[in-house]
Amino acid sequence: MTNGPLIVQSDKTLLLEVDHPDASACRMAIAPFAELERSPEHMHTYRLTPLGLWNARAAGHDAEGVVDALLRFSRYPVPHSLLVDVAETMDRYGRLQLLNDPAHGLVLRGLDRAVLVEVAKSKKVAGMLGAQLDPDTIAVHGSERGHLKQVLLKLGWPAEDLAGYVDGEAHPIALRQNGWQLRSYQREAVEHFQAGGSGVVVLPCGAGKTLVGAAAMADVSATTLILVTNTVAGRQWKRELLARTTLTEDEIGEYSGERKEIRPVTIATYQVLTTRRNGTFPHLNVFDARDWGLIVYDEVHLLPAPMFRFTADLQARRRLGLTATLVREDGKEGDVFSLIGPKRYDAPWKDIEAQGWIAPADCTEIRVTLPDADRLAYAAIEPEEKYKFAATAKAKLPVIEALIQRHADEQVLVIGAYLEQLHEIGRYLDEQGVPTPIVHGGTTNKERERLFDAFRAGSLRTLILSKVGNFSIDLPEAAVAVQVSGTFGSRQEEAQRLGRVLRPKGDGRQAHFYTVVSRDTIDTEYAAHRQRFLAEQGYAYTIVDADDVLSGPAGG
DNA sequence: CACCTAGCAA
DNA sequence: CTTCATGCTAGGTG
Repeated sequence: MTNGPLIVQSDKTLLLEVDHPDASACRMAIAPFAELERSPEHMHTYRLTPLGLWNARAAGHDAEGVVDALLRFSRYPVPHSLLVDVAETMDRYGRLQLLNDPAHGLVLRGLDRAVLVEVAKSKKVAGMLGAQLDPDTIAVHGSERGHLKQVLLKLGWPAEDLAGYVDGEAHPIALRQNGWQLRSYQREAVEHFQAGGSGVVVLPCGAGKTLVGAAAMADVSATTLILVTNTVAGRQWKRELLARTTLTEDEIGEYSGERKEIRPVTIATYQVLTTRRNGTFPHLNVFDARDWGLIVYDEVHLLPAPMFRFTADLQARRRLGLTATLVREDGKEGDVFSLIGPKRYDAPWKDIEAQGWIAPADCTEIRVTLPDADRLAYAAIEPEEKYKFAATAKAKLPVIEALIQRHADEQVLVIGAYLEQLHEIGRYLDEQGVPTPIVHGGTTNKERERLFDAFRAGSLRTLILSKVGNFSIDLPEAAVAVQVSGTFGSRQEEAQRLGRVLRPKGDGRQAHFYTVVSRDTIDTEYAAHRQRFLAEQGYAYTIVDADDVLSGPAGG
C-alpha cells in the first residue's frame, strides 16, 4: 500500500492514522499481536511486545501473517530490522517444549540444541532440571513445571507446554437441550481451549463467558473447581450451571467465608483461598480435596498474586481463564501467560456487536472548563489532591443534568468514585426535580434490591452508582451511562462501566456512554488512559465541549 | 445456631 | 495517588 494508514517505526511502535479510510481494517489486522498504548484523537500508538507476539503465536498466527499485515498497511517502507525482529521473537516461542516422556516423566526438549544449552546454563533454572537424557532432552523435576515456565519466559524462551494433563475424577456433565444453543463464538472459544487444554478466553462483558465455562466442563466431564472474585459472581455461576447443564443442586458446592462445601463442582472465592493465618493458608486443602479435572479462573485479570503461586503447583490440571480484559494494571500478564496459559481465543467487542449480541454504543468525552477560581485553586493544591479536586469539580453538575434531560426517554446511570461527589450530585438532581437515589457500599442489600428492582421495572429512571458498579454483577442495565469520576486510570473499570449499557436493546437502540472530565487537568489524562482498552476494541470517543451539551438541543 | 458488627487485608 | 468496596474472621447477642 503506497498511502496506507500505518506508520511502522523501528522502535517497535506503530502509528495508526484514525481518520484514514483503511484504519478500521488495519486495526482488525494488527489487534491480534499489537497492544494499543496511546489513543488521542487522530493518531493511535500501538506497540509490538514479545508477550503480544507470543500470544498471537500460541493462538495460531505465524510471523508471516504478522509481517504481511505490517507490509500491507504501512505507508512507508517497513524497517527491515523490525521485520527480522518480529520473525525472530515469534520463533522463540516453542523452540523449547515441555513433554511427558514415558520413561523419564517430565522433560524439556530443545528443538534447537543451542537454546537448550543456553537456558540450562542459567542460574535461574538451577534446581529445576535433572539429568541430561540426550543432547536434546533434559529431565525436569515434576513439581517445577510451572516455575520453569515462568523462568523460561523471563529468559525470553517461552516453552510450549505439551506435557498433557491428568483426567481427574470423572463426573458426568452435559449441556441441557432445552431450547438454546451455544453461540458460534462461544463454541469456537471452547474448541480453541480444548485444543490447548489450558489458557485464557477473552470475551466482552455480557457475552456469556459462563456458558463457555459450562461447555468446557461438559467436554471434560470431570470434577471442576471454579474460582470467582466474589460471592455474587459465585451464585450467578451456580444459577447458570443449574439452568444450562444437567448438574443438580446437590452436585454444586460453595466454598466461601460463609460455607465450606466441597462437591463434584465446587465454586470457591479467591479470597477464602488466599486468606492467611499464622503465615499459612488454612484453606489450601481445597486444591487437594478432590482430583479436579478442570479449574476455571473467572475474571482472570483480577487474579490475586498468591493465586499464581498455588497455580504453579497445578500445572497438570486443565485450566481455563475467563476475562473481558486481559490487561492487568500490575503488569503480571507474563505470569498469566506462563501459569494459566496463553490466550486461546479473543473476540473483538465490535465483532460481537456486529452479530447483535451486544448493543452498539457511542462514547463521548465531555470537557468542562473550570471557573477561574477553581483553576487557581487547582494550580495551588498538592499534587496528590489534584485528581480528586478536578474529578469532583462542581462545574460538572449542570452537564450531568443536561445529559439526563437530553435522554428523557431513557434510563440513566450516573457512575462515580467519590462518595461526597455522588451525594452532591444526588442533592443537585433532587433540587432540579430529578429525584435520584444512590447505591454505594454502605447501602444494605435489602435497599439495593429494592432500588434495582424499581430501576428494572422502570418506575425509577435515574440511579447513582459508586464503585459497587465495578464489582457486583447483579446490577440493572441501562441505555445511558454518565461517568463522573474514576479510579485514576483503571482500564478495566472503564470496560466494566461501559458493559453496564451494552445489553442489547429490544428495538436495536444505541447505547450512550458519557464521561465528563475537567479540561486542562489531570482528570483529562486519566480519562485518556482509561479509554485505551476500549479504543483497542474499536470504540472511538467523540470529544465535545460542555457548552455544546448545555446549550444544544436534544441530540443523540 | 442464625445473625450482626468491627477490624483487617490487599 | 488514594479512595472505596469487598470478603473473611472473630467475637458478640438472642
